[in-house]
Amino acid sequence: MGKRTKAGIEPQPGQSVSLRTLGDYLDLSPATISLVLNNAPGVRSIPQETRDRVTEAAARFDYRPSFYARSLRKRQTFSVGVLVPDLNDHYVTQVLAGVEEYLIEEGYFYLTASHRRKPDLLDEYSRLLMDRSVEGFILIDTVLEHSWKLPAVAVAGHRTIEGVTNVMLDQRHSAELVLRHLVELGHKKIAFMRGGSHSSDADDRWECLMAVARELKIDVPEALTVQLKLRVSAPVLGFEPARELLARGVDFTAIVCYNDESAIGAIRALMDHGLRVPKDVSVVGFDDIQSAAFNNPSLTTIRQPLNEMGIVAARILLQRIRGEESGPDTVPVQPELVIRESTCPPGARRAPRKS
Amino acid sequence: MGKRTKAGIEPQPGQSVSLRTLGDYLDLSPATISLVLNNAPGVRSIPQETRDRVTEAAARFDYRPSFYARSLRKRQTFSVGVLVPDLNDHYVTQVLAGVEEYLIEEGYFYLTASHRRKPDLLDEYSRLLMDRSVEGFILIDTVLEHSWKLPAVAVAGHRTIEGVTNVMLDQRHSAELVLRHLVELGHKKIAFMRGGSHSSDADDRWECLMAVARELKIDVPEALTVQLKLRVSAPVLGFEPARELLARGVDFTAIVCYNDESAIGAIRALMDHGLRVPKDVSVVGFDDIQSAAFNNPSLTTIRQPLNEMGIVAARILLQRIRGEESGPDTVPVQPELVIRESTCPPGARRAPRKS
DNA sequence: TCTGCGTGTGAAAACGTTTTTCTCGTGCCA
DNA sequence: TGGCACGAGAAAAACGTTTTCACACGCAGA
Repeated sequence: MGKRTKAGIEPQPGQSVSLRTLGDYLDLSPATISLVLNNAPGVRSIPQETRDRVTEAAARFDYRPSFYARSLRKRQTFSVGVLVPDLNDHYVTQVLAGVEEYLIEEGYFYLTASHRRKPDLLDEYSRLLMDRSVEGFILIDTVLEHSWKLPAVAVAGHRTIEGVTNVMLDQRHSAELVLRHLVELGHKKIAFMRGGSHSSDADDRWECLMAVARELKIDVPEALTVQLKLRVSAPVLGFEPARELLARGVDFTAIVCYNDESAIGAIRALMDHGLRVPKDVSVVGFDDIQSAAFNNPSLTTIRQPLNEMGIVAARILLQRIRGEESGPDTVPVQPELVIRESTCPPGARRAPRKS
Repeated sequence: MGKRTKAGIEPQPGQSVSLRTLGDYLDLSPATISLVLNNAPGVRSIPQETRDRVTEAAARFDYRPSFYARSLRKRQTFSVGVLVPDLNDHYVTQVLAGVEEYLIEEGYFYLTASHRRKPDLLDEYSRLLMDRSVEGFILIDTVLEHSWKLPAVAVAGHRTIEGVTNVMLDQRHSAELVLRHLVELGHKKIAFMRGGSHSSDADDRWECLMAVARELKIDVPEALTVQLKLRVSAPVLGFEPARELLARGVDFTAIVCYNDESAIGAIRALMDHGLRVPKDVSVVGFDDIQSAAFNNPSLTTIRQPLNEMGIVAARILLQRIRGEESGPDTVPVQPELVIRESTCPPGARRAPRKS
């Protein structure tokens, strides 16, 4: 009955089914089938019966459009690139989990690359990802040098870069929460651990802490500050700096660490030195990573809503990709002070083992 | 001088440069350019001078081939799918880091999805990834129900599935290392924590531990075994089970935990109960996650070479994708006993606070 | 009867590659 | 002089979509 000779040919089980094979079977053109399956405008003029035949056949042969062919034609890939310093990092993976959650919901996937905080790797990977036509970038805890050709959203990027939206903790508020807590407990001699400049929000956090310290009339002598040097994400990060601090022999009753990892390392160093935490020294961290609650002692810390930050970053990125209005350049998220065992009022101290 | 009218047209700065625009500029066909740029066989017949013109122009206009067009034509995507239970998991991310390292080196990228140990999500995501034409799968700590249409490699999959290569710890050897260590220290009453059946190597590990216990004549009464229930990756995992064990009031001087996360939780429970670790109870874990070394006390554990396992998995997957011989169905990796603070000879015990 | 319009569909172009086949000289040899 | 190999490159087909345009048909209104 059909006009075409090959009407009714069933797609072979072996071959993948395309619009063409489907068309041969249904005696329709690929165009018509595409129209129906995508519910494109213009499908109105196709009678319901034909539509049913099409959808039924598509289901029967489990038709799956070729993503690559579609991307080529539509010039959209529904993929974004995610650049992270390292995957073995609680901070990164918690944000990443949020990013993933939102992206998959919206039909996007992401390609990940770890640049290990090396600018040349960052450049290289961002090029590789652009070659794969990602539509935008999410940068987690990554220091940016220059602006980006594609839409980009940074989570905890410390610098304002043209065209890069920044989702970051309200550092000022965090500093207030931490220092007020220590002051209320009665601490006067507070040591500080400053993050390495390769970490993206280290400087900003530092400035806010110092500003709030001034306001609260907390004295911060040079001898009570120490800077992180390692580029790793592990407790060692804070271990050595804490030892350095202890070696100076200057008294302190509390220490504000750069993050939870370094706080755990610092506690380790304090205990090795014969000091009790929190009895002799109170310790606070930042981030509230998972092991913060189960460290011994459990950590008082500033919680960053990391999962939510990932979701927010992904949402803003998709908005920018779609050309919608995406709001301001910096999106602050609010910290929360989580009080656990590692802080208490300053108590009796034993003398450090060595000066 | 050219035969074609449009010879010498420079690609506009705005538009993306393709083989066509390049061809218009050079007065050559796209085919020729493709030949030269890919060094395809058949390029021999093209004079060096032309080749130079082509490569020079490609460099000058920063020509970047469209990955999607190429994939469509070559039917290769240089992408693999990675399915994981959860990104907030040391085990997963360490393996993933190894996977990434090898893949990027080989020109591949990967798409990640977290199935949260739900079989329906696993199914859905694997379909989504196949729709994106991944060439194969890597499954980390994931329980498989059925075989796969594409090449797949599991890291720590506990079951042998047709066509899925399994990279896993030599559980038998691990069990020997752990139990010999405890026996040599003098422990007789050893408690055991068994992993939940949703975790991929739980059953296998359990059987090996029991087998070796029999060989070493270690008695394992029912009352000294407890099973994990939660599906999370956090110390809580081991906290409740340890409390359950303590509540039974049966004596033990050591406990073999399912992994490091649960060991950290168990230590917490033991300490809450007034017991000292390792003085009263020695604790061993599995995995050697990053916080194992910096826990207090630091953990004696079985190290899995997670990063290497990721690399091995990625290598085998690419071999299988390329159709090369990929070796046996199960690839064992050797464990290493890492002795730290959480184990010591059994000492004086205090009575538990409650029976 | 002519014009116009809605309906249902197909044809074709386009996305940017890769790869195979074709063409068109030209010089060489029998 | 015919044939052949070869050099240099063009042309075309293909990958699987999406989208625009064209066409044929029937019917209604002027």
